[in-house]
Amino acid sequence: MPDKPTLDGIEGRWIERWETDGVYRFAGDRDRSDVYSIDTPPPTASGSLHVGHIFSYTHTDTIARYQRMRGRDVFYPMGWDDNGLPTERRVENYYGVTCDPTVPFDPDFRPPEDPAKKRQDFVPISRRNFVQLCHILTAEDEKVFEELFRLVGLSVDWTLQYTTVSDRSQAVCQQAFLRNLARGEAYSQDAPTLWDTTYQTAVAQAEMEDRDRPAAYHQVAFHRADGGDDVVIATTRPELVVSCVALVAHPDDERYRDLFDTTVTTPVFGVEVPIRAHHLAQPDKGTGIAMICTFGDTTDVTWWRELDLPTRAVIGKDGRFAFDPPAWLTTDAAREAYARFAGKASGGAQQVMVELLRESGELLGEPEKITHPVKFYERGEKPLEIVTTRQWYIRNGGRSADLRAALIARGREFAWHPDYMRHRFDNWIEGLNGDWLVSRQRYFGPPIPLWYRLDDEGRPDHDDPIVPDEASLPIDPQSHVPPGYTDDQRDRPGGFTGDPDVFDTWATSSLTPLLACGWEEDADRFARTYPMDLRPQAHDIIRTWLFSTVVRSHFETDSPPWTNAALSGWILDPDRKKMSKSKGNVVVPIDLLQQHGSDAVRYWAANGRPGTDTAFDTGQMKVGRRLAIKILNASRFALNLGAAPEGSRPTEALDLALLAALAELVDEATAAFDAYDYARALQRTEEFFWSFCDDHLELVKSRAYGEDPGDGPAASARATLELALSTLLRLFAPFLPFVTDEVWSWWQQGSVHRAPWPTAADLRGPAADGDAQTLAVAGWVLTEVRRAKSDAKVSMRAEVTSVHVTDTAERIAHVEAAANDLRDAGRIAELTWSEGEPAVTVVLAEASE
RNA sequence: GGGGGCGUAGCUCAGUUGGUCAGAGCGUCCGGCUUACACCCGGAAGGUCGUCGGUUCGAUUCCGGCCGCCCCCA
Repeated sequence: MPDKPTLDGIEGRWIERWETDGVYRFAGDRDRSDVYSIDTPPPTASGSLHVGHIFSYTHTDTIARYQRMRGRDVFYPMGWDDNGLPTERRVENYYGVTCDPTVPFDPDFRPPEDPAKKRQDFVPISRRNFVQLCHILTAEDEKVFEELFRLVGLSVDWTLQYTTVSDRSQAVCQQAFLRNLARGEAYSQDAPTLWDTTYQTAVAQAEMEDRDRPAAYHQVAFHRADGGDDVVIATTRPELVVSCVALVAHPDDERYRDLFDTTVTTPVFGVEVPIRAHHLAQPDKGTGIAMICTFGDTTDVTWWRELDLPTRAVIGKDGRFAFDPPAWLTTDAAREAYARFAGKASGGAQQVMVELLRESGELLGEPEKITHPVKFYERGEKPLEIVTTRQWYIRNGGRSADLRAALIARGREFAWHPDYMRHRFDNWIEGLNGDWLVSRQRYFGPPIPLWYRLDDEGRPDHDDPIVPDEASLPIDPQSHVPPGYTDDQRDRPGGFTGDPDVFDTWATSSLTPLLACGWEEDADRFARTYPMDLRPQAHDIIRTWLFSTVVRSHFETDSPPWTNAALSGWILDPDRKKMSKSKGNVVVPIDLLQQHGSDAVRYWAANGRPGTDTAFDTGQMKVGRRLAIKILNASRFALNLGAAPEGSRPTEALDLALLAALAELVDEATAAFDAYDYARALQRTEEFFWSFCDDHLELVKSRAYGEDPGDGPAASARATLELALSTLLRLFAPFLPFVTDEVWSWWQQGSVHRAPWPTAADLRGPAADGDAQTLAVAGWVLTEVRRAKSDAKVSMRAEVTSVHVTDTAERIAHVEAAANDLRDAGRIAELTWSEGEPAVTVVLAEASE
């Protein structure tokens, strides 16, 4: 035991020791019921870890440590989510390159020494070279992440790391997909799709978000065939008039009822379109009648589908209007008008279209400026367009009420912490409007493992793809040749072509329980770990990660993926804003950990209750640090009083009272942990510990100093302190792993993190007939004595001539039981008591200089 | 528009089945070098528990309206 204990350097020491001793190693030889398995969120490997990671991963770690101490074999892997667009972006910007699949592979490729800053200056490189760079950079990033998480003290079994882009992950991703395909749960379809024109890829509903953007209502006149008054619509996208396939109003809207099923001609282009009725038309929006274009937004898609309208798409994958005039423009005037904005993106096309409308007099009044929600890809910078493309989908209930109901039912088969987060899951499922689009026109991800036969004219047969053997996975259809073909038949009529797309990140992430538990790879491990016990994650990805994981497990294992889901909140800055890089208010975790110490930062994190947003508060970290130091000092003090002689037992009333109170604390902390309320367990333990130091330790220290042969008051004090300290350290261990193991090592064998979680029974035996009230009443008297000294502005060492306590008979009995300790702690010469109203009368001795 | 969460001392929050529940920590103020800890110890001040009603013998705690903040979805 050191003379002057300190927290300095404590992290490095214990991180190394834990690793050497394999304290957190998963044994893997226990039955499922003795295992606690955790579906750790694999952090996105691109970019950096932030305070929010420290926060939420600490929550999980406290639970992992608790379960380990409860005797479970804890399966606590760490994954890194390194596939997908975020990594591509980071690689592009880091090396100044872009992926161009048409560029041939360069085996000697070296990234530019001085990477270009601007995107247009980036060097185009082959897909294979690009993917290599992705692997190199993510490997570096993952090393840094691991160091940080180790420093935080996560009790992860680092031998269980996985990455989402490894061969194993790709194989699992492809295998699960092929099984979906075989069972009819996956299909491809040529259909209108949300499309990000910047990234040139389709995106899923779950990745879409609304952002408010300025726009303007343009009043545009359509002309009735019968020569009646023009029909005026209000649109924010007049450039889409060329794509107009119908007008639509609400069936109950009397203004337009007579026009239903008549036709009008479009302005500028003179194309004849019908007027239709549909309940999604909003009478109070604009003029109450809208144009349906293919496609302006998702409502257009609904109308197009439900009203069985033709397709007149003009915007391409690059977000620009097609160069060639569309076939449905039959007059020269129409084609000339179109030519004026052909090849332009929407913004430029809109300007031209407005000019055209003004020239023709079909724009009524001035555009009215508004702000309205526009759909964006969550990582995108430009509004999504809707483009018709062939994509792969996995059924998720978006087109099946039965499947929706089944998935909602799955959500009731596991516990949510907090429970109300379940609503977001239900709401999301109920609001789905299509199946899950999993194909992406990107490069760094598991390829879609399919080939298509080409007919004699080189057209692919998408309806009957060629599938690989499961044993051959993972495969890349761009380089691997399907069974029964040779490579020279690739992309030749009568031959085959490989699917060019990759899976979305979530298609792999949704499989983390299967991946981590060894699905189809290690049946033994799978049986011991799946379904997992806990999915910890942030609440903002319920609709993506949580939901998609439930979908995949539903299909693959006909079970929920876990028995518990714990949702963590946000970290808010002092202005109650979410901390994020874009707001420039992030704090670098490594600095925090070094400045305050890991235990202190963990203390702050562990005070954040499940699901609750928490303010970033260095003040709480300072409190945590003080607590850790207090544990050091109080432990050293208590242990330095001397070991209790062999066989000595707690006998004094105050000691028994402490143990009785401690038993209650253990019950409370255990119940809190079992309910995933680690924060309560911490708060109760901390509260107890502080009063243990301030009152109990003060009350017994004189007695404990004393000498006795082995069965007297001093031995009672020492035996009690040892038991109390051992218990408190174990209760603190999940939160403050460093300082508790440090202190534990002073006088115990092994790591506190492998010590058994305390039980009330362990304490109630020694506590015998002890009554926690004795300690409470003694504490009250002590406080009153201290108050008197404070009021008199004298030292706590000041002598007290006499104290007289009046209270109920029952409480007086407690005073009597603790009288000797009270006299010593308060320096009270004469302590007396009698029944009466609760009061403590203190007579201080004359001040002696 | 639909769903959800939250409004308790200056700040961050706890209040588990409605009756010592009006609390903790931080901050503030006043004291104290008390041989475990000055990275400490002791004490004090501070709130009509957002607001208006209802249920009840009694509500911060249950119900409803309103106000305000936040999140998810449309």
